[in-house]
Amino acid sequence: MDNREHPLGLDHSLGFALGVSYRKISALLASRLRPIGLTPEQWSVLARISEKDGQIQKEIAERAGKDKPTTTRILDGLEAKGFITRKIGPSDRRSFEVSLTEQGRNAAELAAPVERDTIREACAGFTAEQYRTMMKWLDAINSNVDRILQPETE
Amino acid sequence: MDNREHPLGLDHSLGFALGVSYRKISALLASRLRPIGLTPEQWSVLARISEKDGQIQKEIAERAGKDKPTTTRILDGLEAKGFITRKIGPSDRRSFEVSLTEQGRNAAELAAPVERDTIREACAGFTAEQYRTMMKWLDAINSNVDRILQPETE
DNA sequence: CGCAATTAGTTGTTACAACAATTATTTCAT
DNA sequence: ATGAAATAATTGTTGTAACAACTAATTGCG
Repeated sequence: MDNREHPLGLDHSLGFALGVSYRKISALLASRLRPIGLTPEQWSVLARISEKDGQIQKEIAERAGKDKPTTTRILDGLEAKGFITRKIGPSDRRSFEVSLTEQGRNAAELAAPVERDTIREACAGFTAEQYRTMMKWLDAINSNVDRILQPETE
Repeated sequence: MDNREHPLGLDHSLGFALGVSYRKISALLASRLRPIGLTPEQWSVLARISEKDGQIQKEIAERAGKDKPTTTRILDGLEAKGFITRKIGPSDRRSFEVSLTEQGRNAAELAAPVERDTIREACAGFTAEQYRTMMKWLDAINSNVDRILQPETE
């Protein structure tokens, strides 16, 4: 991006703005998912599990955009509520295969439209095209950051 | 936004994508601010304080996009590190006026370019125009969510 | 004036997130 | 086949966030 364009108080910081929007949407979603017994982050993990049964935690973590410790603790919560079960991996005893319970499947079916509607309302006034562009830009940011972190860590 | 356009696995959830991007940028920023002794959120508050001396906590909270309890605790951290001082409000003894210490000013001067550069790198490939559009859209989302929450809470 | 409602800030609780360190298992290179 | 390196998951610690409940000071209405 060109340099001298945004003078930069934090009013102009995308990182900051991203955080504010994320927190606002999360708070709204949290209030609506509470009756189902899910937090937004538990839902984001549960949704991944419901897409494919028997994934191991590492896979779930990657697909949910969370690190392994965070995933472990979210799964602990989901297991405590009876939404998932863990089964020792048959081919690799270090891993756990995660499955939905009947209750978990019910919760996921209730939660999906709640999230969909909430996002729609939050994006009122956006065209579908703008929505897609936004998603594409967020992806580009993710790739940029991944690329920066990669060589730094090596 | 039009309804039937994004089939919606979580791959298509803006809320989710926002969270992933926010966390990635935060993590990168955290690693670079650590030598200065600041976390990203501490920096977001310190930046607001450095914009105007003597604000009370309520003002700072609003401008930083955080609630009062969170602001209290971030200020606790900044005070413990010697970056700010709190002084009882002369006209209202319930409030505290917050000021930077010399150390706090130094930290802010170090942190500002670190954040600016980090955001620039994260937005590599964006035109200034696209950057502004993105900010505008995030603002629109914030307004939408605020509008939804307002009547619900009343 | 006087007391109820409001406001500024704090504290408690629960839930996430990042990082580091640890355990248990598996893989690989000799 | 064996010991070092890698891998899956967990635990510990610190920091952030939302919500509710609380204290203390201030405002404003009757």
